[in-house]
Amino acid sequence: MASEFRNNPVRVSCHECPLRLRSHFRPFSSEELDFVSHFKRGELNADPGSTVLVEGSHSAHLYTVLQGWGFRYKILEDGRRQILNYVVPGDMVGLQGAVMSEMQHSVEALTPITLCVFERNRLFTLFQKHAGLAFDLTWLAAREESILDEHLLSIGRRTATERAAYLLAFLFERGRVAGLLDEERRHVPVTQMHVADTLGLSIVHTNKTLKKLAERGLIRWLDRGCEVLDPEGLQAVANWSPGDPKLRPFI
Amino acid sequence: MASEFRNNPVRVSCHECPLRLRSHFRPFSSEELDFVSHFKRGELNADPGSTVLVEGSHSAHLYTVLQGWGFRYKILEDGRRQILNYVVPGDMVGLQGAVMSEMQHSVEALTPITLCVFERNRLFTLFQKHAGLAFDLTWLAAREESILDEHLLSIGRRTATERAAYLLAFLFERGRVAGLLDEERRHVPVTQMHVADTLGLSIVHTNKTLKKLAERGLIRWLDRGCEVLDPEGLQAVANWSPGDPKLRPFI
DNA sequence: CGCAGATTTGATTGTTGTCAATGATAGTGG
DNA sequence: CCACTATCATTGACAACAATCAAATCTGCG
Repeated sequence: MASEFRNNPVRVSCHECPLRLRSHFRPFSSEELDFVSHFKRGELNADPGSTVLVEGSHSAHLYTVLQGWGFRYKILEDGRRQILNYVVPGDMVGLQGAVMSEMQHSVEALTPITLCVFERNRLFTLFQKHAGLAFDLTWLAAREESILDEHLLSIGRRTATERAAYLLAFLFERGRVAGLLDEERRHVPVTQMHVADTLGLSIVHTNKTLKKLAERGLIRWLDRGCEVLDPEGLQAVANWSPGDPKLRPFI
Repeated sequence: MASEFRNNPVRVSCHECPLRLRSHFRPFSSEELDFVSHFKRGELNADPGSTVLVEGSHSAHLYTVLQGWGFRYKILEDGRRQILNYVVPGDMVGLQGAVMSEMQHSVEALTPITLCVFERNRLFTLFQKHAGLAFDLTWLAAREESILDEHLLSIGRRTATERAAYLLAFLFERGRVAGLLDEERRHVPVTQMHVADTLGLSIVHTNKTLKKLAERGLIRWLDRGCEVLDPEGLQAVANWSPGDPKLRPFI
């Protein structure tokens, strides 16, 4: 459950970042990579279940996910929890805290996760010196907004079955693009409690809803997660389709 | 229902923009105002009920709200509608369409509304020449994200009564800060249909829920809108409070 | 006046939550 | 290796909440 901060002198430079080779990221100039390398402060490793960022905190850092799954959430005083969105490699975390005063949500690791740690107070330099990277930040924020819009539509107006189908299709697609899924074992690492807290349903009703999807051959529920058997089928049930995968930035 | 585009030669320059005088906006430098004046293409006026921006469109423009109320929404194929958020003076609209390929949601006027129209293809110049304004754009996007997070928490995990109280407290606060509310007539210009489509409830159940709030003396329902009698009471019911009003940017 | 949109109300149906209990599995310490 | 525990998944019975159906009122407006 511990999390480890490595201000790692032998860490891989951003120039050799293995993630950057993936085809869906836009290529960076050498100057941009120099800056990002300098901007980077270290890496943070966290185990499943551990909290990476806490609501209300005034973090001096900003993060990019390098490896693994995580999720953002908020809780009410009496413990009711709402999962807001999931994070995968390439996603930025903590921009809210960096731009505004404090974090309005928490972040927890779903699998072992690695984050790049950036210096919050050098963010303005990024805006001054690298308009392209600044634009990328805005791009990422706009995309997060459009995902949240879809989640709102889902929770507000889709039925329980549609919601569940949407969520699993969505997670499958995110995992697929981020390269987190084996081709044979298309395993999305969430428990039914995570699904329930994302969809705004009770755990019992979530279980019954997922069972229906499994009976229709769309998914199979595994130990601590879900194997997606028929992504297109899920999309059809939810009446949702992922946008065409554009080239995306990765800071 | 018509909307009117004025490429108005006699329009007020951004230097004399009456909105900018309001105390919650950060002061702009003269260079910034020069740029924004140049960036601005004209003004758009729309009547209540008219659609300002359509989901799926590929707009060449970007907007800032100058006057009035509006809202963003998405609809499913069978007509189910989800209102995502409301816009008030100072809010930016259409950034998604500008940064990504096309609009993922629509925008409709709630009252007579006036928007500043900006040139989308000059957005990158803004990033290159005015880091401060670029930072402001990111700030606005991050703030929108944090509002959507709270909406998600609300729809997903609050009860119908809490949701309604949250929404009205939220709208009251936004209207108050934006200077849209008279001190005597604290009138939020939404119908119960808007409330229902924001909260993810049916119109009938919304009506019954609002009636309870009215019976508790928290609100009074008027012709086409809601008078907020006790904002703190609503906040207490919802277990929500607005963050301290920071100085915000306005482009 | 007559119309359209908005609000209100009661009756009924259906979905979802809560309660309670049972398995299943993995990890822990003896 | 085996009880012991904790977490996760599953199931049935029942209660609560919210949707749907249907109808009536009310309002502003042409």
